[in-house]
Amino acid sequence: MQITSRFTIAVHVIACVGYFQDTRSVTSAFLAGSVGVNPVMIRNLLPLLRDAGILSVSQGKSGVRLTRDLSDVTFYDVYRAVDCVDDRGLFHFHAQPNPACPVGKTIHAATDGRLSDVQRAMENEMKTITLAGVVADVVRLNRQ
Amino acid sequence: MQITSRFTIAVHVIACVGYFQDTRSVTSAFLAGSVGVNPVMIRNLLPLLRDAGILSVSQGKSGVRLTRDLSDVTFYDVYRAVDCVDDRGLFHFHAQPNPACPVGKTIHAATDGRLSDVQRAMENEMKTITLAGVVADVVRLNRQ
DNA sequence: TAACTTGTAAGTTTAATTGTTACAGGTGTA
DNA sequence: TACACCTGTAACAATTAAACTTACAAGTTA
Repeated sequence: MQITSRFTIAVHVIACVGYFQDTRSVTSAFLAGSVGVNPVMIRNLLPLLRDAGILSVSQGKSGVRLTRDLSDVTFYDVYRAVDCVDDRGLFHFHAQPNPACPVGKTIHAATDGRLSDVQRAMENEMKTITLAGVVADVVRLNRQ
Repeated sequence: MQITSRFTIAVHVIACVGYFQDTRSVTSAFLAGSVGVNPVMIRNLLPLLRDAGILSVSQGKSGVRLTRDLSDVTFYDVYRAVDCVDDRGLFHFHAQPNPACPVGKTIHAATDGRLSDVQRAMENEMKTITLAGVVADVVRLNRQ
C-alpha cells in the first residue's frame, strides 16, 4: 500500500508556486509540465489547496499565488487538504470478523485504539515539517 | 490510500492462535472462519509469519502454534513480516518530475528525507505495541 | 470582445488487491 | 502402511481504486 501520489504532487505544486510566483505567471499547464502529469490532475488539486487556505487561484491570467507564509504550512496541512487518508483511517480493517468467535467479536475493539495511535504518530511527525524547508532546499540545490 | 488488510488480518490471526492454541487445534480453515476470509488468504499469510519466527505451521493435524512470547512480538514485526509497505516506501512519489524545471529537478532530493522521517515515526510507534497487549484486551473483553 | 484560464463531468485505462478453484505433497494417527 | 486431513502454491477471475484523457461551460483580464 502507499499514500496517493496526490500528496507528493501537492507538495511539488506548492513548492513550484513558491519558487516561481514572483518571476512568472503560474498556471495549471505550467505546473503540470513541472510535475509531469495531465493539467486536469493539477486543476483537481488546486481547489483543495485553495479551500485549505494555502493558495489562491484566478481564472484569469494572473495564475496561482500563495496566500500563507510557507513556514506556516506543514506536510500535515497538505495531507489534510488533499484527503489522502479517508474516514476509514490509514489501516484497512478486514470487513467481516466472525461475531460468533470470541476473537472475531472483540478484535476490532482490541486493536482500533492502537491503530489510531500509529496513525497519530505519523500525523504528528507531519506537523513538524514545513513547506518553507522544502522550498529552501530546492533553492539551495539549484545554487550548487 | 490504506495499508493492506493483510496487516490487520495477520494481527487477528496471531491473536486467534494465542487465544485458542491451548484449547483446540488451530487450522487455516478455523482461522479463516474467525477472520471472515477465504482459507487460501490465511494459507498465504502463515508462511510469512512463520519465516518471521512468530509461529510454526504443521501440515498434519497439530495446527498452528506460536513460537515466541507475544510480549516480544510488536506491530512492527508483523508489518515487516507481511510486507505491507514495499521498497518504494509509504509515499508514492509521482513518476516523472520534469528535469528541465529547477523544481522538478530537485524536488525528489528536497523531500525524500522528510518523507522517510514520517515513515520512520510511524514505524517507531508500531515498535511500542505488542500482540500480548492485544490478546490481553481480547481476553478482558470476553470476560465482561 | 478576444484570448486565455479554471472547474468539472464523463469515461477509459491501468494497476493492485482480493477472492476462488484446483491439486500436489507433507503429516500424524490408527 | 493406509487413510484422513492439512498446508503450500499455481493459475486465474472479480473487484476496487488510482491515474489519465477528452471535452466543454463559465469566469477573468486586457
